[in-house]
Amino acid sequence: MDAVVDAALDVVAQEGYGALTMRRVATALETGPASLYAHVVNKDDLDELLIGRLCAEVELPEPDPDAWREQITDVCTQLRDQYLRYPGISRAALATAPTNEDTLRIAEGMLALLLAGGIAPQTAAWGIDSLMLYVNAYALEVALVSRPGGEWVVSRDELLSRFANLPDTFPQTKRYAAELTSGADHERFDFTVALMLDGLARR
Amino acid sequence: MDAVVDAALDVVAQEGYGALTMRRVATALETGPASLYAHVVNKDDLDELLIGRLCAEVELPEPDPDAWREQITDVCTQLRDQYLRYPGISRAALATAPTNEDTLRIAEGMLALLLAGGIAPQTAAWGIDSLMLYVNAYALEVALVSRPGGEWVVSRDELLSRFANLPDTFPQTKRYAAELTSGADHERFDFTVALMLDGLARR
DNA sequence: GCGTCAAGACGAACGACGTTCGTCAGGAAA
DNA sequence: TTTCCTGACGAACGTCGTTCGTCTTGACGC
Repeated sequence: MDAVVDAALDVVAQEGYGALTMRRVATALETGPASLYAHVVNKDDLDELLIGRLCAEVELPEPDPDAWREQITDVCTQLRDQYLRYPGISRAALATAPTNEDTLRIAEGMLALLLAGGIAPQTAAWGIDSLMLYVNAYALEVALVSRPGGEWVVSRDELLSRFANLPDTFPQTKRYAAELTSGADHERFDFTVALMLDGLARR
Repeated sequence: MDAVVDAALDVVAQEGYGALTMRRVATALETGPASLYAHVVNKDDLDELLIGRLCAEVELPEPDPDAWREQITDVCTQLRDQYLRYPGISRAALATAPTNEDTLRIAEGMLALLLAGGIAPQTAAWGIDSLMLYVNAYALEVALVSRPGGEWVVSRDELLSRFANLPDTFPQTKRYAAELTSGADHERFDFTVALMLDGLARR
């Protein structure tokens, strides 16, 4: 069963989640699709196992009340990078139940960090929910934008000129096209996480 | 072509996005699947048209500098409710390019609201991105959790007892199970949007 | 050493999906 | 009336997840 998960992760890492089919995993294992069902009940089940494996990789730091912001940010970043290593897999992560044990482990760790930071329990609980959901969505968006075979992965320049050619019913978009298209690497990610942590800290 | 979009939206509203297939739309139109391709180039294209139609429904308020928070919240809520009317459709929304004209219209409107509220352009631009991404992800999660597929839609009570039976390696989760499982209706949504707006306002 | 039998592996097939192709109908143009 | 073009559509292809019945294999009792 671990072999199936290993093979599936390899496929996702190299060809993206869209290429993850039972048949593809089977051929990677040099067998037929039917054989997989001895180790995995479903494709949904396989998806959940993948997410579990992935979540198990993130390291949870020992809570330090003076560094809770950095620590939470670190966990979010770890999670994001795990998702990005397996492009598109966050689609499965969004579909899988958050009562999954490995997912809960991360939630537990993040909860401990926020509580150590002095955040009220209710605020912390909802904050974790928001953060994990955002990380998930961010990873999915990045994967979708930079993935598909074609070339609709527009460069920033093309995006800028497209915004410039918009009708005049889009005044703000045209004026602030530079701001809207800025944000290389994961600047937007860092920005949003910091935004949420700010909000949490003030409550 | 509008007829195709209408039929597709009906299908999604009544049976969920998972049931949206070319064949299903075709039978709703009392024809065969091949006929749809005269009006729609792709299923992806159909998805994009659906999102466009949906986005066109949200009303953008005239910016009022004294009420920007309420106005932004209102737009987010409208968008959320549109998504929830068509369960699961946010999956398509996440996949579709954000350069879609109808999507841009909403971004333009939200940008105007934030700018009127005195938010710095760069902050506003990224803030919009975060907000729309979160709204999308939230709607998708809600749709997935309240799926028709059987009874893994656990009640809060069941969730509570499940948390209580967790091993002792989950101390915080067990202690704060009440907080973690609370949040009826869209309390969590309101919480998170307010969280982000707080952060935006302080920058 | 031999026979038995459970458990895993697998070929073949099913139904559903998105999509394409060749044909066909029906009205506009000549 | 004849021609031609543009939509509509039946049939089919290739791929997907999944199932079923058969086969292989290796441990165990005698």
